[in-house]
Amino acid sequence: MAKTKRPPVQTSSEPVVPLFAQVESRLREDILNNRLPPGAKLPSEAELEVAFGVSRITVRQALAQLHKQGLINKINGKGSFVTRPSDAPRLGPLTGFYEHMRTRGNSPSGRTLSVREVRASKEAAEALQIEPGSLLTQIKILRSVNGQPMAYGVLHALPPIAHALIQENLDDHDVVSILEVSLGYRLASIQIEAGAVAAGKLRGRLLEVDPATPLVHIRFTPHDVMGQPLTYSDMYFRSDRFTYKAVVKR
Amino acid sequence: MAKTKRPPVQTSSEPVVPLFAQVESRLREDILNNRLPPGAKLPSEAELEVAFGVSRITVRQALAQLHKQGLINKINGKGSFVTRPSDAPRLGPLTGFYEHMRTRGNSPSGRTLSVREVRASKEAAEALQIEPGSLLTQIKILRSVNGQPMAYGVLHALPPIAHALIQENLDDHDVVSILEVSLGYRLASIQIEAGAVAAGKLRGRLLEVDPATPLVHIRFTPHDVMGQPLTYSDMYFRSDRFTYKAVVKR
DNA sequence: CAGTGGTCTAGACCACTGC
DNA sequence: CAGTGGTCTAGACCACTGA
Repeated sequence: MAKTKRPPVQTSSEPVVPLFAQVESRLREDILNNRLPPGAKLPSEAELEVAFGVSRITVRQALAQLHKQGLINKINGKGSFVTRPSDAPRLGPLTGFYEHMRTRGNSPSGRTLSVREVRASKEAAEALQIEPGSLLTQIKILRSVNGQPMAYGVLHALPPIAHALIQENLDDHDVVSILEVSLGYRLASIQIEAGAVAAGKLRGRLLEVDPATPLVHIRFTPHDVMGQPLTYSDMYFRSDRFTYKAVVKR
Repeated sequence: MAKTKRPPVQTSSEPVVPLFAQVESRLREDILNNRLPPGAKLPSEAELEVAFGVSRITVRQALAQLHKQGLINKINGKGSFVTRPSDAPRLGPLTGFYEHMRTRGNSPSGRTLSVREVRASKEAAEALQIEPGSLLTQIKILRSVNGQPMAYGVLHALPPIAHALIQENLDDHDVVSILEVSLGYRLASIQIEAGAVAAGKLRGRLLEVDPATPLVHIRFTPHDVMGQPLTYSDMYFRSDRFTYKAVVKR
């Protein structure tokens, strides 16, 4: 006996949620709430075993899920630790513009050009999974490196997220870093879409290039571990100085 | 007893290869060899258990690895099946150019412009993890849709791979599809690098656009499940008709 | 040395598929 | 109904970490 019974975690009537999924989501909550802050050591598998009243294999299955999502990493002989966003597996070699530049010994900077409330366009609404016409905050930014303008971007996000981003010094950090490090979001994936356009008058003036210069146009939509899209950005890069790199996995 | 002994799969002295990894790689071999062709049903977990002389949990761990690599998929109540490359999880929404176009009701076509042997450039050598100056086969291709030229590409690969690609009708299929479907490679990831360039004379003439037209330049390096790079391609797309989409995951 | 995660076993009940 | 994968248990030995 002991295995025909089933009341250890299952409070009472919850339908068919596997035990490991329950353990997983309780741990995930603790992590996302910062009750288990980045870098913190999780209880050992043996402790979790008794805490949740499940077997070790079940604990390990839950931990494996969290590991796959990049929320924790496991070190043999030491324990499991909440991932610091900065040492999470990279979302492709270039997630953040600033990070990319800094590793090359450059000094990136940014300038917020404008912030205003707009109605969601069809594209933005689709990307953010909201109704077209919903209220969004639009932020226009110019990114420079060593004093030379490099990229021009238009970001759309729900007002609370956008305002949180602005609070966190959007001029000195890239969006992805702020979302992860400062706002505590856990990014699972980023949808990208790449094209090429001529700079045109506006972008040409801002980026100090001829209007005919080709620019890389990249649309970014980062999604968190729950599959929720967070922001929608159109970035235009001077392609003479910049290539976007990423790794597409199965 | 029965667990203190350790001679079931371990032939004799192999150092510390976990059992599940041995099961995994033997199954992977069978799949990659086409001894277990796409769509084939794997032996049931119970059968594998006795075949390899290991416990079910070990079998499942091996299968989980293969599943994660996209080599098999498991259907409850039916069994585990070798993935048909076409129903493997997509490598991003747009892996293949042709596939992309066909789903839009267009009829893509291609024309091989030239094939020759060249010495590996620094970039190609790095991407393909070989020595610079090694012999590579270079293939230039023009891709059209509905009779309109859309993309121009230069592919580099080791001669055996390149010649296999040519044999398989490079004009009517994209590289990724041929690698997976016809040549049986299992792709795990694709490195991409996106930029923008002016078409220039040569590409402008081939793509029937003005030399000043911006083109999307995308470098593709597909890698198989063993981490081996297979080809290195520079593709130039007419950006008025095309955007490259992908999902970057952790 | 103790603590931790990594691997493994033997055996069990369940839900789903298809006859 | 039998066959299959999904989940779970209790208990075990190992390799690695760090005191």
